[in-house]
Amino acid sequence: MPAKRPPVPLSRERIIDAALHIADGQGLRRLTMRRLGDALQVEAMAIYHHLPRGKEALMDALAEHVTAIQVDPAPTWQETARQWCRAQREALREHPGVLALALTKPPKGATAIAIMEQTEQLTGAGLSDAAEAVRSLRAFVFGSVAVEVQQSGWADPERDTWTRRDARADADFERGMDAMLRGLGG
Amino acid sequence: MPAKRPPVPLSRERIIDAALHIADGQGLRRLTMRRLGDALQVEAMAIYHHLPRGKEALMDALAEHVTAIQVDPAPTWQETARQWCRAQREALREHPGVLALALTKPPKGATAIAIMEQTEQLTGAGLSDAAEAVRSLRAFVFGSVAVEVQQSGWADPERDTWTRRDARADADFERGMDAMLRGLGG
DNA sequence: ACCTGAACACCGTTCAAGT
DNA sequence: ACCTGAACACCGTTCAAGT
Repeated sequence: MPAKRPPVPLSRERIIDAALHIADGQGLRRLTMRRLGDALQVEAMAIYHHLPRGKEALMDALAEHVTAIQVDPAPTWQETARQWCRAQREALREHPGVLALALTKPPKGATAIAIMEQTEQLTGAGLSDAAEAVRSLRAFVFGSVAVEVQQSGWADPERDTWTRRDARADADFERGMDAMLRGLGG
Repeated sequence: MPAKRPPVPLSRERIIDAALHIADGQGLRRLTMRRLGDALQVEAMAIYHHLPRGKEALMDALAEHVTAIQVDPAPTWQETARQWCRAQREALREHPGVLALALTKPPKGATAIAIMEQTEQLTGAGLSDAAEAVRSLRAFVFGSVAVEVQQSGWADPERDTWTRRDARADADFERGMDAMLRGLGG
């Protein structure tokens, strides 16, 4: 018969994964330290050992998780930008529960670093005002995902199907992205 | 000597104004029913008489307040769209404390009505796919304001001044808006 | 009709204590 | 080093009661 396994030790990563699961499944308002402790089979107070600033640190970490996006440089700055936009959109769509944090928390830590790296990437690829381009790309992706997710929670008068709305969002995104890249070409 | 004036009666409007003041001044997390009651010189429980669904209803009302934007129709659909974008941006910038709600709550009530009216306005002005245009305009404004407000809370390595960042945001917005309107022209 | 007081279940966080 | 238990101040909400 199986011996009682020693419990997997708590870690920052496990905490964040569990928190994302709760936020995405039940909403950010139901993500509490106590519920998070339950999900991890631990008393809530144990979390403070790994996230000393408590819930504030947790919220920051969740925002960073969906927002510190890096991609490999592609042959052209346009293609690099495209890859980044798609990756950032995917990350946000996968975790709608923390979208509010991702869109409003000021960039810190890994996110701030990712932004700087992306700016250098685009500058290196020959784009003149890369800082402005990064701001525009971020605004485009954030806005697109915001209205897409908003709409998915809407009592739709036209009763769109799930797959149809999904396909339309994809097409809108690709088209908007290409238009924006043309605009940035300057 | 002045007689003790009878207290101004509570109302939905006064509650929302006070709530916006707290959220903008101290952040959404510090907006509690009890603090809101204090600001209104009333016990927290009195609020439930005017907002029966309690805090949930309050949050909905705050999102609606900055998001149910209507403008008068202008000679061209482009000019109508421009007016709407500017008005929506102003409303969001004035109340950064509820931006997270505005960007993530699904449109309901007055907001849903405003969206429908705007769609009809643009359709009436000759735009073929007005529903898609409205989605694009909303995405553009939401994204722009999100990164602008995010940046204003950032420890900026280049130490931009307040007025300079403001001017740049205005210019970015106008330029992006015009590019988008050209793109929607079909 | 409008507001209060007391009560309840829940929350974030601290700190001393356990192993 | 890592986790627990008890405690504290605060929170949202209900309900009976006051005027």
